[in-house]
Amino acid sequence: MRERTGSRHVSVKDVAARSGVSFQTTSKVLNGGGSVSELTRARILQAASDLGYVPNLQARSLVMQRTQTIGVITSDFSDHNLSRVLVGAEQEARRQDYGVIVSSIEPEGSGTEYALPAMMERRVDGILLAAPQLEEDMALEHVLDRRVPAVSLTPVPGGGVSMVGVDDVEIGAIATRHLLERGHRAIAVVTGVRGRHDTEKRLRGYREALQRAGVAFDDQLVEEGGRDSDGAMRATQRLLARRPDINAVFAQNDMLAVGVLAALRNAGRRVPDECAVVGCDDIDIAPYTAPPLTTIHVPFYEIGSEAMRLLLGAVMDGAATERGVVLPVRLIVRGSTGQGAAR
Amino acid sequence: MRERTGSRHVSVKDVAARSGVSFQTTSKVLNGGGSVSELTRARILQAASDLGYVPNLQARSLVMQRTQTIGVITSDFSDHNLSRVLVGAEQEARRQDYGVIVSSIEPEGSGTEYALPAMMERRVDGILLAAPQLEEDMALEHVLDRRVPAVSLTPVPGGGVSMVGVDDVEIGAIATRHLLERGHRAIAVVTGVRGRHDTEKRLRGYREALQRAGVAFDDQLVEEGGRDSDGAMRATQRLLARRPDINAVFAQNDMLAVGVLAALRNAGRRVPDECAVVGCDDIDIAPYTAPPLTTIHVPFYEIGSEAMRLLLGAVMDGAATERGVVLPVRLIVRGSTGQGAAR
DNA sequence: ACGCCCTAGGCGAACGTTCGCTTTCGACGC
DNA sequence: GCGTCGAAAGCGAACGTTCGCCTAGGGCGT
Repeated sequence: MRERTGSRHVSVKDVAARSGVSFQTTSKVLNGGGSVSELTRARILQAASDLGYVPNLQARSLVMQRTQTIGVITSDFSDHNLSRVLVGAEQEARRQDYGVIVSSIEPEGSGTEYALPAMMERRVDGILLAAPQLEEDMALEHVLDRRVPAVSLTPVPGGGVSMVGVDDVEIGAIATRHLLERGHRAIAVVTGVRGRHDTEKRLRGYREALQRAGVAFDDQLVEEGGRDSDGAMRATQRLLARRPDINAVFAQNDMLAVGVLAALRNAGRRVPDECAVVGCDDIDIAPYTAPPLTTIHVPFYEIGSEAMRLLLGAVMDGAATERGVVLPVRLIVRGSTGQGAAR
Repeated sequence: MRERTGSRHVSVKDVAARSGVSFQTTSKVLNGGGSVSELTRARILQAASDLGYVPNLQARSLVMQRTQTIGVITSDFSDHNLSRVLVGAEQEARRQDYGVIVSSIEPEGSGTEYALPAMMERRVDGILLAAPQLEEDMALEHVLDRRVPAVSLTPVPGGGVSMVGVDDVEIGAIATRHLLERGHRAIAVVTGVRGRHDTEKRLRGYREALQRAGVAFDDQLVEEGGRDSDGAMRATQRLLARRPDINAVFAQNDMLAVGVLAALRNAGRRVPDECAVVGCDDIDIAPYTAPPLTTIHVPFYEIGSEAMRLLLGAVMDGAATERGVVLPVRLIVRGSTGQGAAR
C-alpha cells in the first residue's frame, strides 16, 4: 500500500502531483472544505492513501494559529494522585482531539522558569497547572499575562485562573467528625507539607470540627508528616512519645496514613482498638492495608478531566471567564476506624 | 517591561521592525548564527526583550524538519511503575531540550490506531513505547515503517526497535532462590496478566530456580493475580483453598503482593512465620506494609531515562542501530521473608 | 591610488499548510 | 444568441522561521 518515499515525509504536494490537481485543491478535499467534484475527490483520496499521507500539524497550526495542544505542568507525576489527575486530563483532551505535552518541574520548587517558556515556544493553546508547590511561584504571573488560558488545581498568586479541586476544609472536617463520632477525643493530625493550601485547609477543617464538638484544640497533637510514609512514620513516633494518650490519628493523605499505620504497629498499638486512623485520597491499596484504611475518597480522575474540560472550553470561546469547580468527596469507612458502619 | 501586543504573538518581524533591521538579521542574532555587529546585536536583543519575544517552535521545526519533540505512548500512567518510568524519560528529554507529548492508550488494548497517527501528525522526532499491552498490537508495525526511531520497554512484534528493561527471568529466579534459601519448598506464584512477556519470563525464572534446586514444579501452585491487589487477593484465596500447605508466595509485583498479604492476614496466616512473601518492583510503600515487604528493586526511573537517552541518541545520528539495554535489579530483604539477612 | 578581501547586513526562497479570490467553463434562463 | 450564474479548480499570499547567497562598503596591502 504505502510506498517508500525516500526520506522526506509525503506532503500535500506529493499527493497533488500524483492525482494531477493543484495542491490547494488537494488540501480542500483532505480537510473537507470547498467544493470538489466527486471524481477528483475520489482520485485524491486514493492517492493520499496510496502515498500514506499524514498531514503536518506543525504547518497547519502555523496558519491556523492554534496548535491543538495543551501544556500540562506538573510537579512530579510519579505522585500517584497527580498521575491519576493526568490520566483524566489526557483522556479528556484526547476525546476533544487535543494533544498533551507535559513538563514536570523539580519536586523542590523551581523549574518553572524552564517549563513555562518551553510551553510558550510550542504555542500551546492552554495550560493546565497541576503542581501543588508552585502555589508560591511568582514566575507564574507570566501565564496570566499571556493570551493563553490556564486552569489550575491549586490557587495561583495573581488570580485570574480557573480552579478545579475539592473542598479541603470539608475534608478535614469529615475526617475529624468521623473520629469524634466514634468516640475519640485525643485526635492527632499528621499533616502534609506545612504551608501548602491543602495542608492548612484540612487542618482548619479539623479545628472547626473539634470546636463544633466542644473539644479543645491542642497543638501538641499536630505534627508534620511531610511528603512520604517515612516522614509520617517519624511524625507518629514523635506524637506517641509526646502524648501517649492519643487514640486516633487523622493522616492528611493515604501515603502518610501508611506510615502512621506502620509506626503504630511498631509501637504495638492495635488499630483500630487502641488507636483509630483515617486517611485521605483513597489510593489503590487503601483496602489492603492492615487493617484496611478508612479514608476520604478524592475523585482525582474527575478532577483531571473536569479541569481539562474547563480549559478546553476556555480555549474554544476566547471568553476566559474565571471559574471555580469543587468536586464532591466522600468518606469510605473501613477497618482502621472500627468495623461498625458509621452511616 | 513587556508591552501589550494586541492579540497576536510577537514575531521576529516585530522585533526587526522595532530595531530597524531586516527580520533575517534578527533571526541570526536570536539563534546565534551569522556575523552581526555588537551594536545591532545589542539593539536587537533589547528589542526582543522589550517586546517579550518568544520564538515559535512550530515555524522553526517546519524548516528545520525536526520538532524537538518525543512522543510517548503509554498504557496508563496511573500505573505507578510506569509513571516513574515516564518521569525518568521526561527529565532526560528535558535535559536534552526535548519536549514530550504523551498519549495514553486504553488499558484494555486498542487505542493505538489513534495514538500513533496523532504522533505522526505532530511529526515527533522519536517514539517511546511504554505500554506493556501493546506487545501484541500489530498496528505497531507502522512505527517501524516510518522514518521515526523508536525505543520500547517491551518486545514489539516486528522487531527492529531498541529495548530497555530488566531481565525478567532473572527476577523470577532471584525471588525463588531467596525463598528456597529460606528453606521454603511449597512456593506459590501469584502472576501478573498471563501471556505478557514479563509475566511469562518471571515464571520461567521461577521454574528454572526450582529445577536447579531439585524441587519439582507444580502448576497447582501457580495462580493468576492479574493487574491489581484485588485479583491477587482472590488468587491467594484460591491457592490456599487448593494447597493449604503453601509456606511461601512469590507475588510477581508489589501491588499483587499487597493483595497477597491481605489475603494471608484474612486467612489468619502469619507472615513470615507461616508463609513468606516476596514481591517485585519495590514500590514506595513496600517498607511500610505489614510486615515490610521483601522485594526486588526495579530501577524504573533509570529505565525511563536510559530509554530516552537511547532514543535521543538514535534521533541525533540517524543511524538506528537496534540495541538492547538490560538494567540490574537487586533483592531487598525485609520482614516478609523473615528478619535474618540472607546472603 | 587601485584592487581585494572581509564583514555586516539584506534578499529570496523554502518548509507544509489554509484561505480568499480569481478564472474557466458548461448550463440555463430569457 | 446573449448574459448570468454556479460549480470546479487554480493561484497567490500568508503563517514564522532558517538558510544560502548576494551586495555594499570600509580597511588594507601594494
